[in-house]
Amino acid sequence: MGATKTEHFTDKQNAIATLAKALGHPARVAIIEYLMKVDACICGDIVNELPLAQPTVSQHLKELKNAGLIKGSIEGNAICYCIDENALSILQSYFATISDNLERKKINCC
Amino acid sequence: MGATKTEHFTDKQNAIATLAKALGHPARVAIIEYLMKVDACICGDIVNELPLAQPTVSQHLKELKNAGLIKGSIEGNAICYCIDENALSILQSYFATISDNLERKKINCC
DNA sequence: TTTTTATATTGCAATATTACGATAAATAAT
DNA sequence: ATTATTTATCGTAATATTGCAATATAAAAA
Repeated sequence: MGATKTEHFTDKQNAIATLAKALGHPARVAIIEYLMKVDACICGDIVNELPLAQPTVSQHLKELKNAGLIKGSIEGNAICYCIDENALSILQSYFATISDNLERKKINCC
Repeated sequence: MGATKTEHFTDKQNAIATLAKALGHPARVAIIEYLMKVDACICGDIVNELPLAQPTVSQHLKELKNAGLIKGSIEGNAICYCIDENALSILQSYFATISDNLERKKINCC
């Protein structure tokens, strides 16, 4: 098969899975971290920062964009990418909630 | 190809990507949420909770275990699974750090 | 001991992902 | 107008993932 059975899961579960999947590759984690580091929207540069060919980087950027993790706007003949804060705040609050619950329960039976 | 070039990225980036990838499927998100909900280690039940065949669920559990998100211990003829708090706390603090940085910067140029 | 219960493994088909060379498209610079 | 620069898309090969039926394994129950 290879196709995910999304229809059986909740919208929230699918949304989290989509965001997580987009970060499920080190190059895409590196892109997010680079966008954080440079402290600004980046027009270009990303290809030079990564050990991957330009079409590959372009593809990774597209996936991050499709997942909603980054935004891109055309700026002359370059494209300006930056992090979508909303998506990251969804992930932040999701994992904060889980960690809080685990902290409160302290099951620890395994 | 299809194989990820992990060797060019930092250990941290690969670690985050591995955890994120493991959560990049709604069934695996659902498993984590179920383990949270039942408030205990679960021996069995997981297969009945998911709309997937037993071998498929077993495979998803294996991937969560390989990524370090859950632990499993043999309990008679059943297996007792529970969340590995450490892995979730890594994700929690990673996204908290990113969100904090974004909050502080407020770039918002795209 | 045979049967049941719970989980894992194997094998396979369908599809998705990763990576890149070649090329296109679109604006900027000369 | 031509050339350079920047990014996207196409095509394709290699590999990975998803899902399940069939089967194996191993302990519990009968």
